[in-house]
Amino acid sequence: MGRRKVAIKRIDDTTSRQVTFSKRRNGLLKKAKEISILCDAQLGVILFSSTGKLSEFSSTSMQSVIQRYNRTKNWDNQLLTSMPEVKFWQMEAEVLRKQLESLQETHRQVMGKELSNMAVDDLQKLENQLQMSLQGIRLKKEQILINEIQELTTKGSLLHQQNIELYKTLS
Amino acid sequence: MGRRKVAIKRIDDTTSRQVTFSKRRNGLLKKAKEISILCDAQLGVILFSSTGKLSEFSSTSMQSVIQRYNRTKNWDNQLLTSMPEVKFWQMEAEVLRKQLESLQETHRQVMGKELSNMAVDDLQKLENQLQMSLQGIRLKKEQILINEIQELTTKGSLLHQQNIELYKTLS
DNA sequence: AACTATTTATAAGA
DNA sequence: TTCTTATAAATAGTT
Repeated sequence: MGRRKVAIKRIDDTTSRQVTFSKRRNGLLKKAKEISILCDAQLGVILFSSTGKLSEFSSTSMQSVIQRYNRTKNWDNQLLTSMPEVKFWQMEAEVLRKQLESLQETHRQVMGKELSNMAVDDLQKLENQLQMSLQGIRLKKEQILINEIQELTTKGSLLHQQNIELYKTLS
Repeated sequence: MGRRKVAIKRIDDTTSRQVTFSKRRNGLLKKAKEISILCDAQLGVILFSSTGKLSEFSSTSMQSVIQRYNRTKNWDNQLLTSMPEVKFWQMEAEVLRKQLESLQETHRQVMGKELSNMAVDDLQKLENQLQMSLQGIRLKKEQILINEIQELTTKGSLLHQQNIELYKTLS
């Protein structure tokens, strides 16, 4: 769609990346607007550039799109709304952790072949730091889940006790 | 972009509208994916057809895109972010994100030097495989705890309901 | 679902 | 950023 065909992979050069972003953002938002009008569709597009700038388009209000999305996904039910923020950050940390582990593994592969003249020690230090943080997160996360279970168990037996008392009162 | 130019207004004929929707949806989601890869952008697209069917694309998890959107719009809840657990996870996620960026940068440098010797695609495949298996293991573990919570929550509300009924019977 | 004639998007260059 | 233009890609109407 231009002077030459481009492979779909990250553009390394920062300037080119930003120029391409700017052009394609316009194209994407235009197409989003078109499909919403042509096809009477409700949609929302949220777009952050690599520099963090937000662009958006939505046929109705973005909040209504998001709400419909959550309703469709059944993601505003008991468990998640009990502590949505905690769950969110847990998910966020989980995603980050996976990315890190994947990257770490690749690094090990690359380093294993000893084809690089980079400072292996520095990478090792970084990996170790990451490992520490990850361990902390895992423990904390598990603790939160376990606490939640404990709390629910306590509440459950309280309710059960109340039930028993009520039955007694009835008979 | 077709046999003839079309005006951007609602397509009255239902069949045509649905066919066009289907075609343009594919195009839009493809372009969304491309800009996220090419330009290292975080984005989410939520799309409901006029018949109510949901299509979506997101570079990271849709929830994280929505959360970032809400944060950018200053729509985050002060109360919620002041919760200690939430603060903890936010901090951890922040630290991890920075470290991840740092490692990614290093990774890019390493890969840049290794391009001549290693097949990037093979590494990518390896990354994907690893990510998959890690995901499987960790999710299973977590699922056990979450199931337990779900079960307790269900039991709890059952008991609560019973209590309410019993109270009614008493009065 | 495929097929193409056209329109549209966009990569590179200015 | 903006414009120009050659070319790639998307897609409207058709089979």
